[in-house]
Amino acid sequence: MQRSDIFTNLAEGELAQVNACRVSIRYHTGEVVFKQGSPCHDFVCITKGMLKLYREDENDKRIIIGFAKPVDYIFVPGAFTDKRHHFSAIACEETTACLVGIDVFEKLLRENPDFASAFMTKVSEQSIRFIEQMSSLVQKQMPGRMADVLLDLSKAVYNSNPFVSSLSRQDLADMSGMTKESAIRILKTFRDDELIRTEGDMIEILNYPMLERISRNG
Amino acid sequence: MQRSDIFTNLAEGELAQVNACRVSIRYHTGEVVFKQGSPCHDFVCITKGMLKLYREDENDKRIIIGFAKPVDYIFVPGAFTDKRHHFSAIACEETTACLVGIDVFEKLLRENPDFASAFMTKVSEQSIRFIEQMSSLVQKQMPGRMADVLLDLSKAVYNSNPFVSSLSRQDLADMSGMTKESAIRILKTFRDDELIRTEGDMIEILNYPMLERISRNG
DNA sequence: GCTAATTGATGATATAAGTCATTTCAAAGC
DNA sequence: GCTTTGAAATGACTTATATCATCAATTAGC
Repeated sequence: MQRSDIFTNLAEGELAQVNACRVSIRYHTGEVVFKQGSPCHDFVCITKGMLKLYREDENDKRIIIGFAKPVDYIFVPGAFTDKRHHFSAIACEETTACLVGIDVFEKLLRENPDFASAFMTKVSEQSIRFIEQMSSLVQKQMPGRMADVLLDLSKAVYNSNPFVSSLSRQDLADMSGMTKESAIRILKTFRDDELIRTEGDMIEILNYPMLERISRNG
Repeated sequence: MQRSDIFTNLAEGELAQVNACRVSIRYHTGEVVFKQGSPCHDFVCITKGMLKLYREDENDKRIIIGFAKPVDYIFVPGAFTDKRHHFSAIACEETTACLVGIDVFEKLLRENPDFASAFMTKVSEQSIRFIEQMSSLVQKQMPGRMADVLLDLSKAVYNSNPFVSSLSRQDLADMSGMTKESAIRILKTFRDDELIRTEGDMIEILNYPMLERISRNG
């Protein structure tokens, strides 16, 4: 069984505690793992597949704030504050997740400084990602935002090029803060300019340097 | 001397450790406390005045991601990752800040679980704020975004209404992701509709419910 | 006290991006 | 097999927002 690298900091006994109470659950594509606003009881760790993390407002507009894949656990900030979820998680592939009660998790954080320290690092990395995403979404216009999304998918999410993605155009739009139609149009200009190639669910970045230039120029 | 409430979790001896190494520095309005990209050596705690936290991109476009005031300490996510600052901090009033080396701070986090736990709560709250700010900036149009900014200033930053703010129209624009001209125009419509009143550096919210409706409707 | 520099305010215009309508295409159901 | 459904693609049109230019009002410098 795969496990997130922060668990390497746990002693045998501590790991046993986690294993004793953890629950492994399988989700089908499209199934909701937790919903924004609902009470949070568990930490979620992905062992197979992928989750889409998103926030939605009153008008059903969505923004995708990230993904969780093996072997990420999802940092649930509500667990340390109001015990509510502040974003939703939905399976975008066949996914297996491992749930650990937040009380058990918090106990380990208190008892094992190495574990806590590794956790702080993960949380910090996510904070940095949030800041960078916010900066991209607010300061750049559509081509720059889409370039950021494609580069992020290739470099950070799928770690490959080309990559096969189950994400729809709507998802790409929700990641880059634009409408589905605009996302399609931008992708077409990228295709026409031979920056990318698409074939079904596959996307290949043909011209990294140019995409990065578009990202920089906004 | 004021201190952040997370320090109430420290024992006498631990507080003494902090006091032994901490440095108190005064900044004039407009002075830079730290700069995005620079190495981070210290945790910063504000004892007087206010800091503006912002991120800038290659094109000198700014986005204000928050403020730090007494008695906040600034969560510096780079401290736990690449030891670099990922945003800049600038004094927007006469400000006194207290610097504590990150090694001392991290030692306390490891040794005192209550302190670490309080810290995690603060970090989580900031993460939630980031998500909410991102959602506002991406999903709402100008009136909704400006409403969010004004409500946030009144409720979370200055904790008063009316409030006197040293922020320029450009700052309000940088908070709400629009140009200075647009910010001025939106404020004018709010004034014309008697939602707010402005007089010099003072802003008063006259119609909370309506502003909140504008915020909700985007 | 006067000049220079900055900030706020406003109008005219340009452009980025959203909305709406339509079509194509592929997958799912009967 | 055909029909239905949903996603992708595309064009026409509208609207939100940025840009540019100008001017007033305030603040800073000499």
